[in-house]
Amino acid sequence: MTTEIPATVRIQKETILQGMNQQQQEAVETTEGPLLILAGAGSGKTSVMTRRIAYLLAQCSIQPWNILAITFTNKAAKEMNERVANLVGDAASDIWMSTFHSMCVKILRREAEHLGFENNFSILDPDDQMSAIKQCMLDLNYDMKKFDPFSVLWKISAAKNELIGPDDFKSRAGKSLLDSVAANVYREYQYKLNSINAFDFDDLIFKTVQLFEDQPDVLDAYQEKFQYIHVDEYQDTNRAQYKLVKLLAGKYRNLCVVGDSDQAIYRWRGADISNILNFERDYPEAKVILLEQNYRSTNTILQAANAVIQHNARRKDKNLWSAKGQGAPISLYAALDQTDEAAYIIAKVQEHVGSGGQFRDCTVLYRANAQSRAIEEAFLQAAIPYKILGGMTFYDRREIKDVMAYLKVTANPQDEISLLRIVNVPKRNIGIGTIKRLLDFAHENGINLLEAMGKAERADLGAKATEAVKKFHLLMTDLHWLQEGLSVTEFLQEMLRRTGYREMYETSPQEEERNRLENIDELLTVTRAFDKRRRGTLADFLAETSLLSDTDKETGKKDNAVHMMTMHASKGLEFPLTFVVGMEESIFPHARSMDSSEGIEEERNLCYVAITRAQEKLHLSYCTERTIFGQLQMNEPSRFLDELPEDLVERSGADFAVIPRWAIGLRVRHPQWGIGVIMEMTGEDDELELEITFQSKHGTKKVKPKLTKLRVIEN
DNA sequence: AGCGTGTACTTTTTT
DNA sequence: AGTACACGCT
Repeated sequence: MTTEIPATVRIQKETILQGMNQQQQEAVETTEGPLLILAGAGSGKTSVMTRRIAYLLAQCSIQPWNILAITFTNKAAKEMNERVANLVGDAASDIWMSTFHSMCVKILRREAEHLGFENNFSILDPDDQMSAIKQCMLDLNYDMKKFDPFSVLWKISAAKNELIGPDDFKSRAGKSLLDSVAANVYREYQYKLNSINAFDFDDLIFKTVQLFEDQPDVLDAYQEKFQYIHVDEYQDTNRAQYKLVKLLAGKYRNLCVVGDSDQAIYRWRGADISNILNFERDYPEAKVILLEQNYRSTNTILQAANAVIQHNARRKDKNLWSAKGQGAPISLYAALDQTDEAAYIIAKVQEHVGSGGQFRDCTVLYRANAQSRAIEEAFLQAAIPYKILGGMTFYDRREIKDVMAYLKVTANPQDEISLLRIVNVPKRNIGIGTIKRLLDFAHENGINLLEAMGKAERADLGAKATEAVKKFHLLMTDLHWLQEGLSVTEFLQEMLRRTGYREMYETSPQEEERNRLENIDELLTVTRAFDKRRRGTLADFLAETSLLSDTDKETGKKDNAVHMMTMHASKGLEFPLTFVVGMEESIFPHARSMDSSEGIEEERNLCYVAITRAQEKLHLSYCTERTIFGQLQMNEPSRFLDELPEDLVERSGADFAVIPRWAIGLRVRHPQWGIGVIMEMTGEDDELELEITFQSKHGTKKVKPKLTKLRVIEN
């Protein structure tokens, strides 16, 4: 990589603007002052962003290091960087392009000491956070059966996204008992994070904002650095991110935000749609550009998307259109159950592949990760290659987490959470009793756990325990010194050997255990790639991997497989053949968002996102019967299906227009009470009432078939 | 201390 | 249905 000052980039204006429509060109050429780009799905916003950056460099003589571009995922950042590099070459490497979180890590690494942290700080993943919360609740003597640690963590995270610190939280909360518990845990939790030199995801943003607010000179330096700021997916920014952007852009006010209120799907994570809706109020001099031409989908798909989203009230109106023609109708399949739904997908995928298509053209989208299982099983049976994004991923595997914990402790010896994870893996005869005593000892002496282990002989342990602890401490100290001269890969190899971690699996009698080695080898591939790319420190490697999102984690190789992911994970992506499954009330929209109109509107946004992923063909499906947690459920078809224009849709599958002929002695299935037999019939038509004797505990009940979804059981 | 069995519960979506 | 956790046994 060259370190020379890059030669001024010179590209013809025509080259940059080539092939762009009127609005896109305007967005590229509006370089000064605040700019709001309302970009409908598939309207080429990435292209606008990349060319705008190229334009700044090539036509306005802006230096690359004065440009900041924030994206939603690391993958998007990488892609954008490549596309800018294609236009302007080497200069692209000096532009900061990253997610909010990665950007904050970069800033915090430089400025850590201003906040009383060391720059080798750890980043807690959700698992680590949960352990930390539990430890805090234990320390504070809270009954975790009474106060759910998950809810407590949730509240703390929400507070951080709103820039509410422990003190504010305490004074604001207080209504419910859980709130006051959360307030105390919050304080304790922050204290713990401080003492182990760690940030959680939310802290990365929160603390950066605090840094800028408390240290005007630091803020000023970054304001000077980032004179031209771009923020993608602005509708999904939360209060903390909003504030961060506001601070950074406060001086030069060259802020370009891109977003689409219809694609706001992260309210539950603190995202506030007002950020985009009020942009013109925050920046009165702002220019607004609307991108409505879609380059992705057929008009059938866009008309469906437009029709659905019309039902939302809180939005900026726009209407997507495309030059692609009408295209194929949308297929809507009424499946009997999840197996039938999967069979439908398989049939359509095979049809597609049979006529010359590829598996990789097909993608299945669902509301919740748990829905993937039924489809996965069916794919396995039918020998359809598939790939699941998200859910349980590589980095969630136990062996990977263990190995990462070793790396974390090496990088940051104060990281007690990771230390506790691996202290007895592999077995070192250091049990819970010993750990407890060491923790007390550390606490009494104001030292961290690892230091306490170094002084184990003073901690009043048994002779055997002392020896085991000292031996472990020596191992970890050796590793700590070892890291200096080695690349991440070399260190990892050595670590696996010295700790006996590899050996533990190699010698395991269980095949399943030995298979875990493959995952560890896979991790070595990841470190090799990292070393080759940038030869950073252990802490850099850890930060990079922990900030990856599910879509980021997809391996570069173009697997020819059907992709499966949540609708959330699909944002920003596009697929020729798209299946959206589980279109049922309480699945989608999800039961937990059905009690508020905001909740429903956000679900509808999600529906809009899902529909607009499809390029050529969209298949929707729902199940009339579904088994959840081993319980049979019957859900009405999703309300979003009613919002689709009927002439765009081709229906197939089970026909429920036919009303079953009820009769005494007929066996039926009820959504809650299961299987029963009709004993008695009274009334007629809508007033018809059946007396049904159910199996076991439910006994005999009166049911109106008009109001309940009863199904006849064959044979 | 470690293993095995029994019981309860499922936390939408994620950086 | 599957899993995580708790308790009790060796």
